[in-house]
Amino acid sequence: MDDALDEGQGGGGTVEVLIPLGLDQAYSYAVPSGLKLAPGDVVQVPLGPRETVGVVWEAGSGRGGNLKKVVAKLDMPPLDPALRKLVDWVAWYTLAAKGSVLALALKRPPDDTPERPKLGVRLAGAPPARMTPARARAIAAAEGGLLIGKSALAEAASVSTAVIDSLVDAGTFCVEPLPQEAIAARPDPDHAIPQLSYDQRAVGDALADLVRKQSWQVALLEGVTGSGKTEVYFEAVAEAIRLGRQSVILMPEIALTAQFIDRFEARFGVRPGLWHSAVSGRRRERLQAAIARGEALVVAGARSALFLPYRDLGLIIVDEEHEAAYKQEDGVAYHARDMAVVRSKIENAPVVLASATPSLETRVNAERGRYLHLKLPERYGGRELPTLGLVDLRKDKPERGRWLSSQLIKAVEANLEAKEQSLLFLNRRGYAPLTLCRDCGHRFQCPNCSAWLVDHRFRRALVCHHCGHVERRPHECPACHQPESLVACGPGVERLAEEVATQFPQARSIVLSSDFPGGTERLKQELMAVAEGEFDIVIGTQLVAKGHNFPGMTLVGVIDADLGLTSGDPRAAERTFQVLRQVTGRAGRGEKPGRALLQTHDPSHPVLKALVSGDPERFYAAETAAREAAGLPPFGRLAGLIVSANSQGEAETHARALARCAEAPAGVAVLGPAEAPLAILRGRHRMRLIVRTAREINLQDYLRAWLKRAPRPKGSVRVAVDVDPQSFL
DNA sequence: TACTAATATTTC
DNA sequence: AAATATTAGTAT
Repeated sequence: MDDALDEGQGGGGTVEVLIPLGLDQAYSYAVPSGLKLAPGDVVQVPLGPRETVGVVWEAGSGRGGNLKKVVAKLDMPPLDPALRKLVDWVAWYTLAAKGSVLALALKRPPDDTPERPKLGVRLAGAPPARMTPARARAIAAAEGGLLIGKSALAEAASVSTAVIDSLVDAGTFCVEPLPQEAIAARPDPDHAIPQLSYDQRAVGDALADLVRKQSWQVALLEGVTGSGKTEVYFEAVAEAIRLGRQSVILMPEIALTAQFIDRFEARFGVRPGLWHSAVSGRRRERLQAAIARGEALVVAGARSALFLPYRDLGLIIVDEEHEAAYKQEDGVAYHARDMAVVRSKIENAPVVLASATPSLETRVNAERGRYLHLKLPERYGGRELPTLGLVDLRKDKPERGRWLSSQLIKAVEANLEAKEQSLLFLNRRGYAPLTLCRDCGHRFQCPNCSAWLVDHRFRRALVCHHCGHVERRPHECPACHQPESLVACGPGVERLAEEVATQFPQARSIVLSSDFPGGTERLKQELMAVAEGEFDIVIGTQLVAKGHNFPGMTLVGVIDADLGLTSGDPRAAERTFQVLRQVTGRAGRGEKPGRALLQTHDPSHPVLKALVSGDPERFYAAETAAREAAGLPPFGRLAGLIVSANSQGEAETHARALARCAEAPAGVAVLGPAEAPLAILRGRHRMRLIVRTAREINLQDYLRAWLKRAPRPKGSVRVAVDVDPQSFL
């Protein structure tokens, strides 16, 4: 494939060079004689008064006088055609400048500062003259004479690195350079053949088949929590390894945990190549190079791993495909799951979207037969899904200032009796979501964003969960100065903990909330302690919904299942459904079967009914019906488009958006930033559906910001978001 | 009117 | 992204 652009002998002519900046067009440069350039080559070019890197995007027309010259061709692997095509496509789809998208794929050229060898220590000499407990631990930990990293040894012996240093000085340890660790060793597809159930085997085989076919196919792998999705898609990865082709496993950044890596290592014998924001400079470069050479066979990474220069990509996995973390909102706004589908199409490889609670758009695509729908209905090991029940709070009403219904209390008591764990889920941090004055009715509001301030009693502060604003909780009302007149309204986890303590004084309970001091480290400890059965009752926010396995948990109580169903967020129902499905799925993952009780004021709500039925298809059907009833177009259709522009540069985005409008079947308005939401709110433009293609920003925030500058129009505004690149493939 | 700080524009 | 041009906002 040598399509060098030179005519005649050695160079001359022109090339179009794309520069990784916010430029939508490639610039023409003259090629100095003697230089051979082909599309994909990375070059150094002059730009204004300085020089930058760029990529030869295509052959130049040869015309155009007085062009600046390419300075040099850099010694880097060229961007292969597939990646260039992806950059073009993503730029087109997201309305971003081509150069900005190129910047995602083009990590800086290798700087040639030599890699500093990491130093390790080894047990070498006699014990030191003066022995201390800390020194003894360090020596014991280094037993066996193996070379070990300094900080790793300090960690293992739970001493500080100063102790190690002193032992080096004493001659007990010697220092040697650590051998460079393999960045991506070859995984062994048959390292540990997993025991799979009949269903798992069937689905695993189907996925492996897709990999063997080496053609484009999107597969939705839907499996309830605990059904062994990971083990199943590992079978597809194994098949790709056997074929010598590369796989990438995309996951939300937070999901790239030690737990996942351990499971991978247990299955394949080595760790996957890891790509996420915490992987630093040198390692990144080495991994990138290994990927470009095709040596790194499996990469597990966050969304940016999608733009790596794979040499022969044979499989893409998108784990937890419904996760909002796949959306990049700043810079180039893209959804990694959608772009994964695009890349797989370009690479002509299968892509597997795995989730226990697939997003609506993915479900729609599966329903329409565009995606292969593979289901893992059962839990691994024949465990049963928890039984779900609704508690009608209108009939079983807790007393004033209490939030636990008698039914839920009874269930928790029975669990305490049986020495089984219970989880009380309330997706509200803090003590109370609203504080008001009993005398004058003053409500505490955030000065920046008009949201109510949340009472955090442990921190003795009022906090805005929207923007992070914090203020002290006063003792008297700031409006009427009446002392001791402030009352908390509604429950947060802290307040629920209070109730639990009075209701079940003998129980060992713990609150798990992301805003507690101590950070991830403490949280990890606490989750572990819960898993080991050190607590009877866990009170938790959103964070307990994900990932962790509590074998002793047999009851999940949802304090307020209606929470989130009423907000104006177009994805509210979907998100609530997903969170409730996940959190109720925490029950019964051990030996004993589990159950979940959901407290609600509206037991006939379609989302809750679908949830209790245990059939996710019913939720999808309900949403589709609701959409239809609201007069909204079906999913998967580009119905309208709003683009904002705040500068001349963004006006080009306008132009691109206008071109796109020709493809939209329904009404479209392209307006400046100030007018856009207002025009809709005032109803000048009759748009029932707002689509911001691939830029699914938080529309609520967006609208709220503009509403601050304008009077609220009468009548409600219906907003829906619809993002689906499938319409364009 | 001169200077500075904040914003917008340009870069083959 | 970085250099440069433009404009808005102040101090003199």
